[in-house]
Amino acid sequence: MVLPRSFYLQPTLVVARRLLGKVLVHDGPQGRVAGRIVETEAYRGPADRAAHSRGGHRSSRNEVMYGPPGHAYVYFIYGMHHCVNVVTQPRDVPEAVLLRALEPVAGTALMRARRGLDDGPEWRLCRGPGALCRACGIDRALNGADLVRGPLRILDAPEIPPSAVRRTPRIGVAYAGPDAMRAWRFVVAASPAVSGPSRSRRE
DNA sequence: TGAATGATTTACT
DNA sequence: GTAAATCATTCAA
Repeated sequence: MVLPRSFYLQPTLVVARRLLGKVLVHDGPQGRVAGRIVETEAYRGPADRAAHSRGGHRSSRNEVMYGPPGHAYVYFIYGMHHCVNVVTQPRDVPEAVLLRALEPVAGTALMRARRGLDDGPEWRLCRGPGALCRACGIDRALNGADLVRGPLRILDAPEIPPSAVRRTPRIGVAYAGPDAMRAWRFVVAASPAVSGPSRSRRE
């Protein structure tokens, strides 16, 4: 079952937490790929100095964040990568959740072809926001796509138990200062697919 | 008009 | 550990 639009009207931190375990599906021209979400980050509107909507800034790039909930915000970064977000909150409230990692569950052959990884473990295919988009064939053509009706959807799945979830500061936003370093990143602790420093180094 | 930089990944020392 | 790849967006002038 596809997650209903009301799911995306919950507080953004709640959406980020509850997206763990859900399944992202993309039906593209080359076939279907799907993965279980194991890492997310919340980005919270004008007051969040790490968000593209900081200061209430509005542009052609982040316009989708100001639109209705349950749509995809896809942007291009570092001259070579795409990142995909889920827009939360009603129209004109620019908040979103960045999808950072998936565990592949379908279409792994297509993911390998797109990533150019003929061998190696599956959990590497969608590890990190740029890698995830590459493997799933997500680019700016999907910016603004409706996650409830379109070719890119998120399916419901059982909740991850609290004991399996970790909260950490977000990755790559130190430039935005201490306020941006609150624990707005959510990960399934046991998953090998989560990005960032290895568990052995973290613990 | 021009310069700086980023919600990254990968390879290399 | 550091660096290169590579460009849309942003900000200063």
